This record gives sequence, structure tokens and C-alpha cells, in this order.
Amino acid sequence: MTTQELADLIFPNITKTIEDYEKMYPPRTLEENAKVTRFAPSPTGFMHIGNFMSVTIDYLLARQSKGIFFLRNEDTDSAREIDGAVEAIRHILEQYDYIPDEYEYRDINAEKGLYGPYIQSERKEIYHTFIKHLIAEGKAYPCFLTQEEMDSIRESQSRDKRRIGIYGRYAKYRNLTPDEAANRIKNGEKYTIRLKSTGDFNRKFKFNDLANGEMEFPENDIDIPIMKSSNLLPTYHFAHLVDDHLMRTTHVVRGQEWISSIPVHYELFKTFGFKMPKYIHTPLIIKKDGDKIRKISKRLDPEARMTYYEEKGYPKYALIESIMTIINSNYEAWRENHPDAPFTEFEFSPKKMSSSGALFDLDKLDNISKNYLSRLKATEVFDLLDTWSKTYDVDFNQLINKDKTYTISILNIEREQKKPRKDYACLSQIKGEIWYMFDELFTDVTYDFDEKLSKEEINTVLTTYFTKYYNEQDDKDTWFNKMKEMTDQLGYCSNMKEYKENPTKYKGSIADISNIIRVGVTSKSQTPDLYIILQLLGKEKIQKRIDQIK
RNA sequence: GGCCCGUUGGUGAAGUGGUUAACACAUAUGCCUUUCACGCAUACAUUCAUGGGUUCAAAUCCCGUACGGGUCACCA
Repeated sequence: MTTQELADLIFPNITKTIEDYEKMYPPRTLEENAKVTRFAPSPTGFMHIGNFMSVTIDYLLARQSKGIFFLRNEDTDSAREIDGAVEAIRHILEQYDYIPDEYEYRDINAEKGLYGPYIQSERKEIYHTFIKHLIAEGKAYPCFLTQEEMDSIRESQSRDKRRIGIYGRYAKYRNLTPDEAANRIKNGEKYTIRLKSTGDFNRKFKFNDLANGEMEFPENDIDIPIMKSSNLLPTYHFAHLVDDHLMRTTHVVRGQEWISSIPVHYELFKTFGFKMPKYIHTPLIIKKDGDKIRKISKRLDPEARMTYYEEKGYPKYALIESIMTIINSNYEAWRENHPDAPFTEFEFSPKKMSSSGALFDLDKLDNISKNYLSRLKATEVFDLLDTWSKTYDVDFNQLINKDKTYTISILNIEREQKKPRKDYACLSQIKGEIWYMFDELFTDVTYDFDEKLSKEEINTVLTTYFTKYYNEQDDKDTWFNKMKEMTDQLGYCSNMKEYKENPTKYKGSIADISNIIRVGVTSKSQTPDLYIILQLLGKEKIQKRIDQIK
């Protein structure tokens, strides 16, 4: 029996050839230097911050070069597949406007692009064609090692401090004759297909990673599995080879944890004589855990999941800006000079990417987000808040919509000016900043009056002010002059400089007076401008609150 | 244990043989101010993990050491 006959026995229904597929998926006709990138997550969990970094780069490279950015669903591990994962990924991509040029979702049947299917489980026939070719050529073989056998090999290798893996003399079935292999298959033995590696571990080859520069690796000599016995789908390595070749990917962006499989990918591409894509291995997002440093984990670290930021209501701009500063640290300087440019105009340089792990700094995120939100118009903030609260705080959503104009004017306090306030970094923090403006939330309040003040004093100030001085129609200057007038009248000092020089001469200062009114009306000792707050609340609400104190 | 990578302040980092070791965030203090916030100002690495070497000169080049990380599945 020949290897070709063995290949026919294993894949009797495969009649196409590699050449057929080369014709079906010809090289793309794109502009010079156009990059073809892909985001290729496996539907085994929710999107995390590391994925987000990769996909941001994918998107950026494709957009900047007038290339193609496509989405591929790497669902070859049926056992670990999680319901809803594909939807979650789609949701995130839509949220950040990273819309793939080519994609397909099983449920919506919307196929775009000529290089599909983009779902690996639907590409079985393609993979089998490539594997069949390899077997026919004697470059791959069925392996009948059982799990137990492999476990014991690994154990003994580890005990003897040898390299771990199925290679050399451990590759027990690599030299089986086609007849012997055929017999076992006919007997119904389970098998996996392994690459018959021709590499030499003692030989080195150079590899250039766009982010990390030149690296040297020993050649791969491990007979890695390329097709699983369980579902007859390829392993990641083999699917990467076939898909990125046939889909004509030019740039593969993935996490640094993949660097160690470069020798395998190098051999795979060499075996077929395909040109390798360029690789950008992104820094791992790390986390300090006590004095341990580790890769950030979806299970352990809530901030690793992209949904964390959605729940908190961070604007997408802030996330993109934050991740961009990690991707290229000169991004911040660029942003300073181009405050309004879309991030896709930034010239990304893989070389400038850090090759050690980076911590995703939540303080930095807050700062970026605060700055961004502070520059928006009140109506824009309202829209964001409205959308967010519809999902994450329904009661609050109803409240802010009860009197939309009122809510917007609250959000507009000290906004749309040269030095706008920066009170909140995310939408979920807004309620905590403005709740006291709503009577519905102004229940069971604890007043933050200065402990040194007597009840009588508070009462005096409040009644004096609201019976003798307060007038809703006053403009800001008149209002403040009246405040001063009352301050002096009550034995306080309306001039701060003077008060600071002789604090004992007075009962207190205009700051104390203001604060009594402030607390009386809002319960808080720290709020934005008092005048605006009084204006917005209006006479009726204020009166109610003053009565409530007494 | 093998292979690969890394180590500049609390964080992201600039820096590629001669700099007072940028910048941003965080922190602290002060100023401004009716509170808070904003803004402004100042402070924060005597030193670039460490030992040695090359050099007139090293964070920058070379070697060793230590430490840290990634990876070694029919998982991606």
C-alpha cells in the first residue's frame, strides 16, 4: 500500500486538491501595501482586554492601509464552546465600531466576503484536503497513541529532565508502514493525525517579529497533532496555516503567549511552501497580585472582561485611548497635538510596542475618561447616560427622562466652558454626583453640617436667608452681594482675606454661611456652584427641603 | 527542567555611547477659590535589577548572575 492509498482510505470523500482551493481563494487584489488582518477569537468565553488590544491593532492596520479586516470564528474545540460567546464578541465589535469587512454569523446568515466560510467548523473539507495531501506525501501520519501512553511518556520525560513532546523515538507510529496503519484503522482504532516533523532541534532559525524584532529559535522537531480524533477538526496550528494562507492574511496580531509556537508554525508553512504572514505579538496585560505578577485573568480579575467597562459605563473612546497608550506610548503625545483626530489616523508602529507585560492602569483610564466626558455637551452626556441606564439602572433611567430638560441642565452645570468639571469617569458614577437634585432620591438624607454649629445657628441662617434675602429672580452678582450682606449682618465675615487674618473676630466667614445653605438644600457640604444649584432646584423644591429640615 | 522574552520612579514609559534621565497618570504640598471640582505651581529615580568588562565617557555595547514573565494539551 502506498501513502496515497492510505490517504484515500482515511479521507475517501475528499476529491478536491490544494490547487482547487488556491484557485477558489486567489491572492487578493488590493492596493500596494494594503494589509489583511483578522480577529480570530474562539467562542470559549467572553472578550477580554487582551483580545481588545489585538482587535484594535487589527482594525487600525486594515483601516490605515485600505486593507481588509475580517472576523473568523475559531470553534474547533467543541467541548469548550460556550453559548452566547459569539454574540458577545459581535456585541463588543459593534460597540467599538470595529466592524469587520468580512464575517459571518451562523445565526444571521449574513455572509460577506469571498474567502469564507469564516467559521472553522464549516471548513472541515478544506482542512481535510490539506491533511490528505500531507499524508499522501508521507509528511503526516495517523498516530494511535492513547491518552494514557502519552501521559506516561510525558511523565518519564519530565522525570528524566528531557524535552517534553512526541518526537524522535517517542513518535512511535511515525514509521508505521501504510499497511500497518491501514489495518489498525480498519480495526476501528482511534487515531490522530500528526505532522511528520523534519526539523532538527539543534538547528536554529531566525524569525522576525514586527513587535519584538529578530528572535532565534530551535527548529521544531515535535510531531504535533494536526487533526483531532474527537471531532476530526484541525488543531489551532494547522487551522492557522490553512486559513491564514487561504484567506490571504498579511498580518497576524496575537498575544505574546503564542511566540513559543513559532517553531511549529514556521515548519508548517515551510512544509507547504507557503509564505508566512507577518506577526505582531502583543504584550501581555499583567496584574500585580501581592508581590506576584501574572497574566491578567478573566476568572480572577473583573477588569479583564470587557463587560466590566460596559457595566460601569466607560465611554468607548476612553477604552480605545487607554489601550492605545499601551500599544504605543507615543500615542499620548500624538493625541495632544491632534485632540480631535480619530485614532485611526495615528501612525502605529509595531516596533515601538513594549515586549514585556503591561499593566492596564485603571487610574489612567479614569483620567482619560474624565477628560473626555468633561468635553462633551450636556446633551451628549445625557444620551450616553440614557442608553447606559436603560440596561444598567432602569429606575434611574426613568427618573432622568421624567424631565429631560431638567436633567440636561443638571448635567450642564459648569460644563461647556474652558475649565469644565471632571466629576465622573464613567456613567455609573453620575448618579452619585447628582442624586440630590431629584426629590425622588432626596429621602432619608443625612445632613453634612459642620459639627461645631448649633441647631439654632443653622436655623437662624436658613430662615434669615430664605425669608429675607432669597429671590429666585436674582442674577448671580445680586445673589452674591446679598449673601455678603447677610453674612456681615449675622456677625460673619464676607471678606475671606480679612477673615483669614483675624478669624477670632468673627463667628465665621461667608464660606460657613454658604455651606449652611448648601447643606440645607442638598445635604452635602461639597457640590458645584451654589448659585446654579439654587437656580435649578427652584423655589418650590427649596422651600420643601427647608421645611423638611425643621 | 527545556525553549523564548524581559528588568528605567507607584503606573504606562521616552531614551540606541556624552541629557539637569523627557512626557502622561497617580501621590503630596501650596496658590486660586463661598465648598468641591477645575486650573496653576512645586515636590517625588543622586540613578536606570546586579557583578564584571570595553571606552576618555554606558541606562545605552559585551559577558555572567539574580529576579520576573510566557510556553512546553487531540485548548485556543
